Amino acid sequence: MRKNKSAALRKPDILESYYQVLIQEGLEGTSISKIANRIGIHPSLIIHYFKNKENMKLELVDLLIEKYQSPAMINFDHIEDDEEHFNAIIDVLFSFKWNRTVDPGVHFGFYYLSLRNEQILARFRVMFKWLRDYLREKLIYFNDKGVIRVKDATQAADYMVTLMEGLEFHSQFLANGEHFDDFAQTARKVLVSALKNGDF
Amino acid sequence: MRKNKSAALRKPDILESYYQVLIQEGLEGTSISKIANRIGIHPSLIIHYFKNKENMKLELVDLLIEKYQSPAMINFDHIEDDEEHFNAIIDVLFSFKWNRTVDPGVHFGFYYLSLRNEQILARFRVMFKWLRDYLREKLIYFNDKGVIRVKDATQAADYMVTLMEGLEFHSQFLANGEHFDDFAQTARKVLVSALKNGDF
DNA sequence: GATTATTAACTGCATATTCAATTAAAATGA
DNA sequence: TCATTTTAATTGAATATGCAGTTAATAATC
Repeated sequence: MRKNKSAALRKPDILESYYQVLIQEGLEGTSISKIANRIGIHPSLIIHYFKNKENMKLELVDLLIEKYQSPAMINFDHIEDDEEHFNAIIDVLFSFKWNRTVDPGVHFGFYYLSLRNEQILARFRVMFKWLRDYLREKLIYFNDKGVIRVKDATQAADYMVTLMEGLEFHSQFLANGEHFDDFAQTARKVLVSALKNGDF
Repeated sequence: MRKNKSAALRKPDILESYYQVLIQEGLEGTSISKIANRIGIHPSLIIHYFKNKENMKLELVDLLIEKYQSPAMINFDHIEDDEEHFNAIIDVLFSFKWNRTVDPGVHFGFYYLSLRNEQILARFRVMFKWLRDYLREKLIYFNDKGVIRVKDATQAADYMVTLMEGLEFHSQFLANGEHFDDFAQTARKVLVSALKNGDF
C-alpha cells in the first residue's frame, strides 16, 4: 500500500537522500534515479517536487549552508572571562567537529560548481561573508577588551577564514594519516600569536 | 586530405584540447566528443591513444603537475644576499603568476576527484609533498643564515602550503572584485612575521 | 470534488567504448 | 630507386547504457 507524505516531509527526505548519494558517489555519480531508488520512490516524484535537477541542487546548497551557519556551535557569549571566551571560539574554529559539520567532499564539490554556476557562487559568497563578518565583530570586541591587538579586523577575519579553508587541503593532501587536529593546533597557535602581536 | 601525425605529436594535442575543454566546460561538461571535435579528429582516435577516459585523465593530471613543478619559477639561488633571496621566493609564492600556472578551476576539479579517486589522490599527495619539502629545505637554509627563526621547519612549510591553498578560496569567495594580490600581500606579511618571530 | 502525491511508460539525447574497415607512413628487400 | 610488406593512424558505423525530463494516468487526501 502506498503511503503519501506531504511535500513538507517528502522534500527534506529527498534532499537528505541527495546528500547521502553525493557523499557516496560524488557529483558525477549522482543521478535522480539513484536518489529516488535510495528512498524507494519514483524518479518522477523528484521532478514533481523540484521541477529540475538544478533547482534541487540549489535547495541542497541552501540547506547545507544553513547547517553550516548553525550559530549554536560558535556562540560562547555565556563565558564571562574574556580570555576564556576568546579561546573557546578559536578552539571550535580549529576543531574537527566544526570542519566536519558538512561532509567536506560535498562542500568541496559545490565549491567547484561555483566556478561555473553564478547562483551557487553567490550563495557561498554570502556564507563566507557571514562567517568573516561574524569573526570580525568578535575580533573588534576582543580587541577592545585587550585580549588581542588588531588594527584591521576585516583583514584579520579574512585571514582566519583563509587559514581554515587551507586546513581542508592540508588534511587531504599533506596529513600523513595524522588526525586533523594535529596540524590544526599548530595553525591555531600561529594565528593566535599573530593576533596578539599586532600583526594585523 | 588526411594528415597523419605521430603519437608523439597527437597525444599532447589531445591533452591540450582536453585541458581547454575542461577550462571552458568543467568536469561535467567535458566529453570525448568535444575534445575530439575541437581539434578536428574522430572520437575513436582518443580511445585509440588512451584506451579509456580514465587513463587520459591521469595523463593530464601528470602533465599539469609537471607544469606546476617547473622549478624555474621558484629557483633564485643566483641571488647572493640571503635576505633578498628569501624575499624573492616568498614574493613568487604569493604572486598571481605562481597561483595561476595551471588554471585554478582545473586544478580544483582534480582536487575534488581525488576524494574518490585513489590514483589522482596519490599524485597530488606527491606533488604537495614535493612543494612542502622544497620549502622546508629553503627554510632550514634561511634559518641557518639567521634570516628567519624556525624550530620546526616541516610545520612551517606545511603552514605555508596551507596558507597558499587557502588563498585560492579567498580569491574565489571573499575577494570583492579586488585583485588576487591585495589580500595575498597581507597573508604574506603575517607569514613572514611569524617566521621571523620564531612562532614555528 | 478538487487538489496533491505518486507511478508507469516513454522520449530524446549524450555518453564511452567496440569493432571492422580504410588510409597513410615507415620499413624492408630487390 | 622502386615495389612490397608491415605497422600505425584514422575513421565510420554500431552498441549499450544512463541520463534528465515529459505526459498521462491512478491513488490518496482534504
